[in-house]
Amino acid sequence: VTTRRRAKRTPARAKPLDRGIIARAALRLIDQYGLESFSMRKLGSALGVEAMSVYHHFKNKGELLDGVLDVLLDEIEPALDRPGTPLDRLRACFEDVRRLAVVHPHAFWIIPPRRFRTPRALAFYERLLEVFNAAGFDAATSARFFRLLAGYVTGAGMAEIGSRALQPGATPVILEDFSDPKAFPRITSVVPHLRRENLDALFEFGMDTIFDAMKRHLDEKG
Amino acid sequence: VTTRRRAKRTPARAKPLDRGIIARAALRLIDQYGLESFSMRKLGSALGVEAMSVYHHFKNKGELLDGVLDVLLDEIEPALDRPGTPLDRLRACFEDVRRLAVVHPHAFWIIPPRRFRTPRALAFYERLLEVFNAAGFDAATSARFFRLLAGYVTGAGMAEIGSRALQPGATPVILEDFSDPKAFPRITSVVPHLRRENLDALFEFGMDTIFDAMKRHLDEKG
DNA sequence: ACCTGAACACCGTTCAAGT
DNA sequence: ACCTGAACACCGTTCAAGT
Repeated sequence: VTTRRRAKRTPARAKPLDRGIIARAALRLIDQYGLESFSMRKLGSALGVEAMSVYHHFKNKGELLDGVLDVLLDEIEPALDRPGTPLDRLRACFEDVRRLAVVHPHAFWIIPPRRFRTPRALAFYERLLEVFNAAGFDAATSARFFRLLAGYVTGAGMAEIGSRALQPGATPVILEDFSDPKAFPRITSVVPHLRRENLDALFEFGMDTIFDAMKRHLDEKG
Repeated sequence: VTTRRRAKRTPARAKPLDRGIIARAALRLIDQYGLESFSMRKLGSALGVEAMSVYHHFKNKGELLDGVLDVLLDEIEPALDRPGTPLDRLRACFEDVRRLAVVHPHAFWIIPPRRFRTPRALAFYERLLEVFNAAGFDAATSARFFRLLAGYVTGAGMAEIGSRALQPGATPVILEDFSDPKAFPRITSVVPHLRRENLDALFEFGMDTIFDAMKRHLDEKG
């Protein structure tokens, strides 16, 4: 009788690997154990394969992470096809980016450092800019609101991951429970507003601000 | 006669190490070679010291990076003391955060993943929130505009680092020089607006949008 | 108190070899 | 074409030892 370990590995490799299988397995590992502790060697062993087999499908770890990013894009692109005005669909899509930060808090960190340069990412980018165009924005204005929105949702997404994190025991200060009205009165008064139950409203406030400006821009020029 | 290498190391250790010396040396290394290739061992050898001596001053690599973050905060806090209205000073400070992305493109990546929890970082945070208060924002509104601004400057800062980067030769697509009007007409028309010479205007557009909203909020309630 | 040096348990990636 | 296994050049961190 084979060991439990062996039993877990063998059936997985009835079919040969491909990029999709590998990228989805990588995302699963990152979701479970974090980006920090993710390694090509652990990925190999999760796939029931020698670590270095992955290199037959991805040139290196960077390209593999681009592959994981492609998987994440599959989760946000459908928002662009939801019913509503172009502006509604843009908002839905950027809200889905933020939802990624909630659902995949570890994998979300892959997004900012990687340029969008896979075919999949270019296709998504093109689709998104089509909706900007359909809303009535010219190229220059699309670029500006795109960077404002993308900057906000990625930056705020990362901050929100911090606000939601179960802090490891050793952390000296858990900011969300911070209270020191003598030495830090302002921090003490602001910190309750950064607690978990207020994070939705906090995020939507920024979105309201940006989308109001977008609407105003379209009204003024229309 | 000692070797050049030895000559470089020895005089540096006339004085003993301290956290400031170590953190500034770390920032120098990160600026020069990148965050990816920065290691405790290289830091030790740059300091002319056995790698593990650093652990006498910082508990681990994470705490050392918090120390580097403290050094970066010294570069942006003075903006809060510049002349002008509280709103002017807030804008100056957040513009300095973005300037950090231009001046320290490698070290900038330290900022988003690390919580602000050193004494230095708490002091900065308190100072910043004082200026929000001086401008007339209550705690809830300070929290909201703070996250909008901080999200935007960090997110857009990271994107801008990408836009400015000298892409390594092997990169298949340099987005800023992208041109494929047949397959990707929208990307092709937007990409010129993301080029280096337009990055200042691009960033300021977002700042204008957010600070207009802040001003309007103060006017409406005042 | 401050630094050393060996050791432990890992990394990503290359390469020659196997099927 | 697809995978293996050894090897190379690294990591962060622990720990006993030195001064």
